[in-house]
Amino acid sequence: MRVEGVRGMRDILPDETPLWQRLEEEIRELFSLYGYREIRVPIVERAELFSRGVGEETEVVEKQMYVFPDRKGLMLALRPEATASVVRAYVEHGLYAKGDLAKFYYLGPMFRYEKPQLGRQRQFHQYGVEAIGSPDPALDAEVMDLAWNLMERLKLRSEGLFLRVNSIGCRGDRPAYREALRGYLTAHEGELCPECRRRLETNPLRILDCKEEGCRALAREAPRSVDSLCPECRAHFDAVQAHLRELGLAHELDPTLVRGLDYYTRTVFELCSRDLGAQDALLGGGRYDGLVELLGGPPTPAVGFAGGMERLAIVVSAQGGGAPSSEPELDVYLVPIGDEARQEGMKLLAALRRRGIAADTDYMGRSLRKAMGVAGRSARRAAILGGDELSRREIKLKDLASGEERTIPLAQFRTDPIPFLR
RNA sequence: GGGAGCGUAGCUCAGUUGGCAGAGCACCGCGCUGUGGCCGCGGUGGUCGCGGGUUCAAGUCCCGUCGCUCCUCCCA
Repeated sequence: MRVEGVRGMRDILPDETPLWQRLEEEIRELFSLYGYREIRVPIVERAELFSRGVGEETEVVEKQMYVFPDRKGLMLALRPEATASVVRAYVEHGLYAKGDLAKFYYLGPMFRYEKPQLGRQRQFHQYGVEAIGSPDPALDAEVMDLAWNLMERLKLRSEGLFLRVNSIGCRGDRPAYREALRGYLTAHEGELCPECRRRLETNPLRILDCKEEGCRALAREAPRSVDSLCPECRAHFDAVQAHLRELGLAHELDPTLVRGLDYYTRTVFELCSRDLGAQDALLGGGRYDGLVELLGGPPTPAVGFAGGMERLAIVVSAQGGGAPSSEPELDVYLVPIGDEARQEGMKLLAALRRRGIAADTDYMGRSLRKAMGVAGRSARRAAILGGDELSRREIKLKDLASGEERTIPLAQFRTDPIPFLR
């Protein structure tokens, strides 16, 4: 009976993991350079963390979240994103008590029940940062600089990338904007889909990114959030843009940019690639000045972003950055001839590995000829150990690139192999 | 959520009007019994995604289903 994998859950096979490891390394290194420290939060949380934090009315919570009861009936969820968890941890451990800006980064799997396609799986992986504790517009700009810097570090062509920025205002601006929007949309209520007619009461902002054609047409003509910012939010947004210009970060203002998660306030942004298909967002983020308080902490402003690993991997390999290296990964491939040599060889292998030498041998009963073939593909050197060598307590080392061979004392190779491998 | 295309060997793919299941690569063997890459010859490998139906006969036609891909949408 053959059991298949679950739809939307992909295996990342060894041919692909070197690319992932490289991306993860670059991400960790760069985030450290900006003062972020890694936080690891659980994959499973109480479902209410997301319905409250991310928003009951969001598509992510409403339609895409994996929710299930545990054995005692507690409603749990596989995390669809990490910001709510990081903020939960921040509040739960009283990290605000340090009175300092807290900078976290994370890396890990997220889960959303969606229709899978290129760059969109049901289990996917995100990297992201959260800077919690400061309202400074310079911090918004720093976070965007970090995002852009990551792309530079991965040598992505800047022509293929673009940064979209918008401000959706603060909670104080929301009522005025919501009413402006509701007023406009109510006047055109007949053109809305049934779902959106309901949203008109509960959350008219969501109508802006409804997928129904009629709603989209209305959304294009609707009042814009940037036009109803309070003086403070206006000033904040102006300052963010000034900092972006100062940093030389090319960006475009997009008044229709609305993030899909309810916790965002003020600055929102997306870094997109022209090399992806319909899913062109490489990463997205913004401010969430109300979330800490919403989840039971003191009023605390914050900003961050999250990016998709799968999409990053697609774009990097599309630009040749993921070329699978055909470089041999082993230092030595042992080719023993005969049972006695094989026994001796196993001791040698164990010793080499304890000296930090990457070494392997054949376990498939291959002929000498075949074993040499495997050696040629996988290692820089073959170590041939047969009766002749064994009787003289020697071993033959063959450089598989040049074909050059030399015979050396076995004991010496075992205790100090490195000089022979240069 | 809506729409389209595609599922044949480990991989990439042929398969005509319904008539014996194919190629290249990979793998194994031999040429070459202690030396890889090149070459030649031979071989292993298939629930034709799965389940029904039509038919003397289905990889091929029909229905369903699962999966992948793309568009739309959503977002990372």
